[in-house]
Amino acid sequence: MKKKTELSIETTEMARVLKALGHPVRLYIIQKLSKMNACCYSGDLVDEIPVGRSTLSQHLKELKFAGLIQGEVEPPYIKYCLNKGNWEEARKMFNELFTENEQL
Amino acid sequence: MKKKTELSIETTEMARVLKALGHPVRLYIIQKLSKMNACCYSGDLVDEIPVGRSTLSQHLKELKFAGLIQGEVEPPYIKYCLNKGNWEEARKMFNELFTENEQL
DNA sequence: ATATCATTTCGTTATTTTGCGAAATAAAGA
DNA sequence: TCTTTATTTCGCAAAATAACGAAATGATAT
Repeated sequence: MKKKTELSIETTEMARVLKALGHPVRLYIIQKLSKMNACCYSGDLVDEIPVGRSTLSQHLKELKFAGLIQGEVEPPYIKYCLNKGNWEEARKMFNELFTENEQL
Repeated sequence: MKKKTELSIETTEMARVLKALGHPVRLYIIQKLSKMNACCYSGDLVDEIPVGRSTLSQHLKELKFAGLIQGEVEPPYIKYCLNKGNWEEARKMFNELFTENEQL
């Protein structure tokens, strides 16, 4: 078959999530939020991660855009937490990726 | 603490794998190999994926570099299969990422 | 030796990503 | 009002990525 199908929305969407996770700084943040089941502040992170404030802010923005985290304004801080719903979605996608089955 | 620790090797390495998966074409290939528990040829893929031969070749190279697949020369073809060992490693890493626990 | 076949490498171009510091914002305190 | 504090946005430069077609490779068949 010489179909040249478009790649499915599901694959494209999952790749987007994987891409968002595919940077050490962003993965570190997600690991922290996931493992500790906690939230954190940009100011905490900047002391732990070897990157400047504005750069960190960019990464947070990307994670937010990918739907993996959400920010709650708590002046003068912003509290970042996992987006639980989307995180659960991601977990399911990953599970499926690692589960063999006959159809595609 | 104003430590600015280096990010761990584990996090950096896992980010590398995620990054390799974070492109629709590469993810499609891995999905196919994983779900069908099969191998495939570049020539098959080029008919299914909307991308040129040389571009596809580049993506295969990246997946190989990331350790996710391996190519077996079968002239005039090259048979690409999942690198089972590393794939299992990845599965474990992902599982851990989605598992809450207190320490970091 | 030459032609064919699947695939890769090369050279190039366009786009995206990463990172930084300076300036902007937004809220609260003096 | 003028600071201070936490964070983001802006503007920029450097590096990485993605994509392509043309040329190269390596193996086989004529």
